[in-house]
Amino acid sequence: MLRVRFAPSPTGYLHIGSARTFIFNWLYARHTGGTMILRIDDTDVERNTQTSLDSIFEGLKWLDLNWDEFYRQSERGDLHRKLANEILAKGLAYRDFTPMVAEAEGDTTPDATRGTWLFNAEMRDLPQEESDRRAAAGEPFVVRYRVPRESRTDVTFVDEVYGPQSKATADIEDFALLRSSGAPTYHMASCADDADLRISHIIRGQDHLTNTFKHVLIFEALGAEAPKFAHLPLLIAPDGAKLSKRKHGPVVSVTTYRDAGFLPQAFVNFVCLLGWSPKDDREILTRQQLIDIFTLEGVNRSNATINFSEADPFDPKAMWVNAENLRTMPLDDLATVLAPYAQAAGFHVDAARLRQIAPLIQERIKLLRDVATVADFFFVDELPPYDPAELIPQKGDSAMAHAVLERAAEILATAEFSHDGLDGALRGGAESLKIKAGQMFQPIRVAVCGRKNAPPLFETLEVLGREVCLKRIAVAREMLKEAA
RNA sequence: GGCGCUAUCGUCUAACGGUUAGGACAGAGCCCUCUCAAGGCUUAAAUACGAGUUCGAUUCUCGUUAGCGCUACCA
Repeated sequence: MLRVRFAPSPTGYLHIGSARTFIFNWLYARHTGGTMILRIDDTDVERNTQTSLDSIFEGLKWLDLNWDEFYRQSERGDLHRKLANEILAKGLAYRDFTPMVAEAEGDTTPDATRGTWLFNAEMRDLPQEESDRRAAAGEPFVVRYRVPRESRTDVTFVDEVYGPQSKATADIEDFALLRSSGAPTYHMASCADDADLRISHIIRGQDHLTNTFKHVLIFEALGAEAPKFAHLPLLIAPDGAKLSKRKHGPVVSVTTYRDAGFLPQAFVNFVCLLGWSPKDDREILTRQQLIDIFTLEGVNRSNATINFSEADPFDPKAMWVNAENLRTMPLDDLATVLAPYAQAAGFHVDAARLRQIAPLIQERIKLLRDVATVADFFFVDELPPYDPAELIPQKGDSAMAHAVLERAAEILATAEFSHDGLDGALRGGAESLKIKAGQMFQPIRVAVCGRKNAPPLFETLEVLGREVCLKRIAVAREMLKEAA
């Protein structure tokens, strides 16, 4: 039975890299009919926050990603300690009584001068009796794995993505299993749980690739068969650094994408294209298609840069994927999903009206929040101020603008407010004024929308309605007069 | 510093030794058009460097360089 897990530590908000890790696990589980497990790795009590936990749930909920089993590491400490002590009892680990080094924030030893630390010989070779005696006396200690450097030369495993991996035992330090507080370290807790939960595939970020040698050692000590490992290339920022909440800010947070108006499906789609390829040239894929074609073979090995900047917080390709999804969306759905964003923009939201507007902006927005800037004139009572010069058509003058608006007011007072009715009437108006249709339309568009760039005119007028159109044209005529 | 991983257009990627090195986004141009979009067409743009293996290397091997990761009683 295939079992995979996503095991975030709640120390910051859910960021895009974590989300991708969840998604790949989830896709793999759903593809194979396996079990998806969410496990909160909250062994670091100091850094865990409820806010962070909420952010993880919030993000996953938005993405509509579910799981079949749920665990919290902090509730499984007994198991971790028990298994760690078994390893100790087997003699595969030992107590290290070296006092904790006071590690002040600023004065960590420079990496270059630290050298390679493997173990403290006195502690590794401490006689059993003395170790027991000091422990019994209450002296604090950490439990360290006794990396076997004499009995074997290297640790190996086969990564499903990176292939055969090998590391010399001489390069692996005696890492800790239990802290002096008795709390398990990440390595211990993670492996104990993976073994206990019978995880069959560990799919996680490549930053764990070298940790895996340690984990293989722990599984061995546990007498458990190691799961299969698949490491994912990292998502990095344009500056080349690993994506970090601290350094890159909210642009890497999943909720930022939600708030900007990405569709969950588009987000998933985009993120899947980072570090994985379907191998044909398809880019826009539905969730079901992703489930159907996702394989670990499709995962590649080099880090992927997410192309964002302060000015442009979202990768242009992500924007495109979102826009594509928006454009193919049923209009009823689009109207529904637009509502909260219109509301957030301060518009009075009416479902029926949104449904009318939806087709006019569908192929003009990249993000749902664009409704605020693209469709504002449908909602406001009074247009924000604009330059009356905008009312003057191409190759025309102020007089032409006057004439157009005057004629438009006449026409719109009686015209049938349908696409075809307005089309005929307004084109007729242009003809009677002996000007081009475009010259006729622009002043009207500006008068009614407050700007030159807007959705097609007839549909726009239709949605706005006669009364509003006439009122705005009257205002525009006043502005023109004043400007002159 | 040690160890590990990686290296194809600006970005995401395709090409399991033989291709004019393909696609997509972003860019440029043209077309369509009532503006803006959308759409169509065209265009520019890459195998990090150096050896080796081979009839033939993007592809295999080695080295160099660069980037990233790990090197905590963080995860």
